[in-house]
Amino acid sequence: MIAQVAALLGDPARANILTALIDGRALTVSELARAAGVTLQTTSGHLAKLAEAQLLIGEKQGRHRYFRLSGPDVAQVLEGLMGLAQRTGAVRVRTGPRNEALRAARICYDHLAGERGVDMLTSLQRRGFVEGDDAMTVMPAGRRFFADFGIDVAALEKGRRPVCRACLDWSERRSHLGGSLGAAVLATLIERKWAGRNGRTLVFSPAGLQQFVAVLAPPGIDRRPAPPATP
Amino acid sequence: MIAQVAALLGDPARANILTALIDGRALTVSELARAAGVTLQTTSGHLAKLAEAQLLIGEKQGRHRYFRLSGPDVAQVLEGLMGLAQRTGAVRVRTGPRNEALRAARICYDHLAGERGVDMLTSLQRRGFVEGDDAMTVMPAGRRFFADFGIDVAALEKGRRPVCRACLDWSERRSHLGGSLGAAVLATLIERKWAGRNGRTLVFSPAGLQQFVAVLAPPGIDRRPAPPATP
DNA sequence: ACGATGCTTCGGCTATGATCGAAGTATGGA
DNA sequence: TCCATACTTCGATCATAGCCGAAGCATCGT
Repeated sequence: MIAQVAALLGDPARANILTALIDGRALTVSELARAAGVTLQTTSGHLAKLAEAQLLIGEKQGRHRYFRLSGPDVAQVLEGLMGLAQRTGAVRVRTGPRNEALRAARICYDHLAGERGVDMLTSLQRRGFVEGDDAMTVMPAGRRFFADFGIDVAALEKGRRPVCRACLDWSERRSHLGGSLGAAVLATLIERKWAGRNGRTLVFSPAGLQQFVAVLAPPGIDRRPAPPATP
Repeated sequence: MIAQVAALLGDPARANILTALIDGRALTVSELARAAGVTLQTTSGHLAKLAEAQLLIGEKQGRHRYFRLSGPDVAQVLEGLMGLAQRTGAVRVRTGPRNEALRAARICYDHLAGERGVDMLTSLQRRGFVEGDDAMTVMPAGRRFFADFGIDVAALEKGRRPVCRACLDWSERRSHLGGSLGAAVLATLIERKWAGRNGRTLVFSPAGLQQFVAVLAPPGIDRRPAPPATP
């Protein structure tokens, strides 16, 4: 029964909780209460329902209780809903620096999304590292490229998770790179301190952005305007 | 605001309406009222809301009013929600011939889903016609194959819609073939009368199933059990 | 042991919205 | 023209569930 699940996502407080968790991190009940804009006890009730429906997984650590999404499929449905919401115009056009940073680079479950994510995938495709417009495969040249970058694609293929998955970007209406390869790229970005996470948004350092653009997303002959520098 | 859209899908009556339309056909208000299990006037109200949110599109034809999904993205979100609902065990395990036929072969917006759909994609991949496990590209051999079958892949590529898209199957938990190529295959199946639509389920004729298996989904060395004959 | 912090449970208030009966509008056919 | 069918609008009813205050449990630090 799909309505049962959808009703869970249909409450504003719960929707806020879920979108706060869409970057794959685990947050405490208090943090989620603040994100949702309701009191602690109300949040507790919501979390119980979401966990019972197995959309979230809760873990106790000391006197905190951490919640995270139960899997990438939940995040994918959430992004799908964002796409529908945007299409209808039911989206709040809240302009401002916060929203702008979010559009520039953010974290979708565990991989890079936003303008930077879309730019990177576009560049990877144009250089023949991955093939397919909407659906994709890593090509031999791509394997070499990622090996140079420090990612072993063959190792990723041993895992159960799809390596290279196109994930529709709700703000850009184009795909960015998901799957275990997308996750590995993001992990590397953070490990090398090219960028740091600030909640759901990803903030590049000036030098890091330069490196990122040079290595992963060099601008090319695409018809789209060249990506503006991050504010 | 994602909650607004999700709340629309969260009402049982509306969820029934949407799942009734998931095969991409247009149905009248009366037909949808029967599918939803509520009265005509209640249905009318629901449809007004769904149309206002642009999840549905309504067309007047004489004294009937036909409604259909506004696009494949709506169907994709619905299938995603079905996947989540199934995972939680919130799914009614209604065994019976009707459900069985649905699992065997059904229509997902405008392409083939269910066991047949998954079998077909598996076979296409094994024969090297499309590449990628979760993400896919049509290979040159695939172009020749589909040309023989009567589908011009190059022509499909002129359209704006993705040609070859992996679509997660809620009943099989594996992907089937979506995109304009998937739609073209289904259209051909029906045109050649290998199968006919009965609501959302797709019913193969005995001869049609034989042709389908021989041409599009020859069984191979996959470890999964061979597909049973359609009841 | 004690208090402070983090979270959960309970009870009652309230608002939202789903539903249907009844009446109204449009289209088609006789 | 008149009726039947298909659908929409209105109004009233009723149930669901979100919300918070208050009180209860659990864990940590001192």
